[in-house]
Amino acid sequence: MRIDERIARHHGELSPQEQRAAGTLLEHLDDLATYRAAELAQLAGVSKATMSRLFRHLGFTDFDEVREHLRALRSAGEPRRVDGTPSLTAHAAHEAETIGRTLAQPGIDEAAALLAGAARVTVAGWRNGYPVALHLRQQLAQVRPDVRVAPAPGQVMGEELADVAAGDALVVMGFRRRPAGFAELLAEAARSGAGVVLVADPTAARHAAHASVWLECDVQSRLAFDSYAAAMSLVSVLADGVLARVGRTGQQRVSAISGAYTRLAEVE
Amino acid sequence: MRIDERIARHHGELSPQEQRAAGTLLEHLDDLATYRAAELAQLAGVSKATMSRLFRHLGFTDFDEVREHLRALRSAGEPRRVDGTPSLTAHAAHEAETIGRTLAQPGIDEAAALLAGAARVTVAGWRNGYPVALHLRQQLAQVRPDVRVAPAPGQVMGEELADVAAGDALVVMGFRRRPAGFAELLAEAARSGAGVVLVADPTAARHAAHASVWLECDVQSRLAFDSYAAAMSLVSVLADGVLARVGRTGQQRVSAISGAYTRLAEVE
DNA sequence: ACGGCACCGAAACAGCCGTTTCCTAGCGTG
DNA sequence: CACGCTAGGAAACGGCTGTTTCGGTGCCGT
Repeated sequence: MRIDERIARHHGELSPQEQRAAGTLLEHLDDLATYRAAELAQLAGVSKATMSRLFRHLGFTDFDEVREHLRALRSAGEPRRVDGTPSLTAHAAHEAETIGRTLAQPGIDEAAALLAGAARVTVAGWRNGYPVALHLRQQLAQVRPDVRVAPAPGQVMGEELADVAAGDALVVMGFRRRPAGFAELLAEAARSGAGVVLVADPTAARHAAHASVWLECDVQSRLAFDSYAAAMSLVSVLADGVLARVGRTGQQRVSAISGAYTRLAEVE
Repeated sequence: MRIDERIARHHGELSPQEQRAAGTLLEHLDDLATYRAAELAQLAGVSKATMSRLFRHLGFTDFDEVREHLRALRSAGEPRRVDGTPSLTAHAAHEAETIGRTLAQPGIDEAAALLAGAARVTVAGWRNGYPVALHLRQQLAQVRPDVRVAPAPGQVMGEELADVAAGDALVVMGFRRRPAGFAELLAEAARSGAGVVLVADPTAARHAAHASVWLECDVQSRLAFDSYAAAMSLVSVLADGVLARVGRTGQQRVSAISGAYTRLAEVE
């Protein structure tokens, strides 16, 4: 039983001061775990002793048990049962928040400018980052020439990046589970003089210094698998930003490609 | 400056153990405030002393200051810049709504059951749908065997699907700009007796009847380019649903793969 | 080989934490 | 008023926290 339910159930049996304390707990239900018991007591205006007694009355043996309980709630979110609807709602909300945070970054403009102005663009990605890289390449290719993805299937990264030079741009998808040698690759790229855009989750913070721009993009989700929704959203925004910068030329390119498709009847 | 930014900025000056500790902090960025410094030290496998020094190096005077900082972040939540980003905010909101609608579909459970129970799974995608297909394959491969993506590069679709049979499952990414012959392909697949999951935007409505399950997934956005954020979110939810169904076997598979990675030092 | 240096954990340490004990205030009852 | 009883805070207490000190270790440059 969750702590708020416990409070509701036992509310009648609690002494006045305990009720006051319980009320304060409810007000801070979302960030309860970040407080110490003494702080909560002070916040509620009761003594530490009373707060301690309250936890006991609610069926916890310890304040540590309360902490543990709260942390478990945070990671679980919801009981994950076959009727997945409630947890899915939470998951969707989490996705929305992640996207909002990702798209609010000031670095996006800078990155778009870099990609619009570069002579050539290489997009690199591995594992889960590879589909994202592929997608970015496809979108960028609609608005500007000379965009390629690396590593090509079965290719080693080193050779691919050998000819990246000053004036080029490199986008690196650095989501967690990065390949060995990732840091070296980034350093090498920086040394070449190319602009480097690092798209990565917070665990890549250590690599950020070696990139021209770091676009933070979380992949953690409430489920067992990471979600790359924010990453894909970022791709569309980036591509849009590049389009805005290359202007008419790019727009023509879009319609030229589109026209070619229709003529060839490749697509419906 | 936020703590993850501080870590990124100072990462170079940190000692090896401090970097390890910092990495652990980043992994728990969202529930950092709920831990005590000693717990974090243990989690990271460093001494309390090192953790203490790390905080100092990051510009905090105290662990208490770190806690305070984190709590401030939590309450801050949304207030963001107002200048150039209003349209991006609207875009983000639109994404959120699309994701919410996509994940609310009842067909997801049905699709997950299909994918969990199939003898083999083939994921098909073209153009913008191809990265999504690739991603789904990668995630599904973590929880069940015999998952492949089609068409393989340079391959024509027909041959690829020739051996799809009853008892198999086929996931088709049918976002707009579908290749010619899409309808025939779907019909063919249905005739083979395999379960067909069609993941597609509303413009594919006329194909829905030929699939066992239609998962509607909009790609339209406020920008010039379509966004596949909802599609990727759907992938993570699908993979999670399949994992829940195959149960222990799948979980073992996940950890086995994860273990293999660590052993081979392929990833960091 | 040597000293200098940076790193880092063990241990010392002061202080605060949360629990428990103890005791007073307040109240109903006889 | 005396008594019993409960509520609740002050303070005692043991334990653990986070910081600092200290010494061992490994790696340079000389």
